[in-house]
Amino acid sequence: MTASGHSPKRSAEKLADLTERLRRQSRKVTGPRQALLDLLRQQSHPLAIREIFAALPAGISDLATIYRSMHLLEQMRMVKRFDFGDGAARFELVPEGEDGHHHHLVCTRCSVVLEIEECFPEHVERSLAQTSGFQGITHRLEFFGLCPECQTTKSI
Amino acid sequence: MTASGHSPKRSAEKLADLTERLRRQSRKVTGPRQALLDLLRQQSHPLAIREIFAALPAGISDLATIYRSMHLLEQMRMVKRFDFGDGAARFELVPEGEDGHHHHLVCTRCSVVLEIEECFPEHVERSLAQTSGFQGITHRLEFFGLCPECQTTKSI
DNA sequence: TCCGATTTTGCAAACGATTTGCAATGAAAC
DNA sequence: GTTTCATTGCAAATCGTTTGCAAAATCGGA
Repeated sequence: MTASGHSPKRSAEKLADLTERLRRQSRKVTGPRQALLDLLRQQSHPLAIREIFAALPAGISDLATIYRSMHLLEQMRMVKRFDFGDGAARFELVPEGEDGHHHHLVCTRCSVVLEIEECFPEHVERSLAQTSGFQGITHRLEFFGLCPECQTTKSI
Repeated sequence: MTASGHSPKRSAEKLADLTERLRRQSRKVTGPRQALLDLLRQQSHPLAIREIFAALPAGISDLATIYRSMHLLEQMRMVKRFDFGDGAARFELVPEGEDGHHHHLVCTRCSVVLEIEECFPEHVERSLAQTSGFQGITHRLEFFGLCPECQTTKSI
């Protein structure tokens, strides 16, 4: 488990490598995309679109462009989508060569995020495949709770 | 694991008991709520709001009312909310006395739902609590894959 | 280095799920 | 029955996300 508050990304990748990945798939390396990748690269926890939009210098990009970029980067497996149940998708950069599969423990009050490396359901997927006949089984799993910090500040 | 397509609910509860539960918490037993509970009781898989709305006899209820009812029933722990990642919340009746905790295996194509009784992450929550200091840890876990039926019909 | 073919962008409008304000209705207690 | 408070229906608002479209930007080749 890794606190991801403001620590360096567990597998930082140089921005050059990222734009190179775009080029490799013959996608254009534009200003908005560079800014987006640069931002994601320095983050260590999943970012919501609105957070990305707010974090980017004013005028650098547009909400629709960010949404479109996230779809593209998701298809290219450069980012992974997470759902913390608040209705907003969150995205995290996937280190090249890895699948970036992991889960989170999210504070239900302050939204601080811990990264959990182990994947418990993984060994279960095979057994599910056997008993259910389903193919290509994947899963979404997130944990929620009250972080130590929030336990001490009991007021709203 | 239990196929929940159209089989009887694993722990069916008489409608009388349900309305009684409402009364116990001094909530009014109104027509729309009776219809809603009645509908949920005969279902064996989570229903989306729009499905509920469509299934109820025309004019019986209104979307806003259903949304409000689901919030109320969720607070009363009479229903549990599930998220299959398609942007629509789904609700399932919780048998009285149980917490209704379980997970699903959802076909990514036809949306058929299998219910999974075992809860793998449960024993992990305690260890997470130890290492993270979080309190009241819960989790959301759903599995996705292609059901046997859909594997044979390869076309879109 | 300029050009044309193709992508990508910004803006605004559209969308689907959900929430809310408010006046009318309904349920339950006196 | 009347009073009181919760509940409903309807319409409008909100939020996250998607889409149409014309303008701007990128890239490979002349």
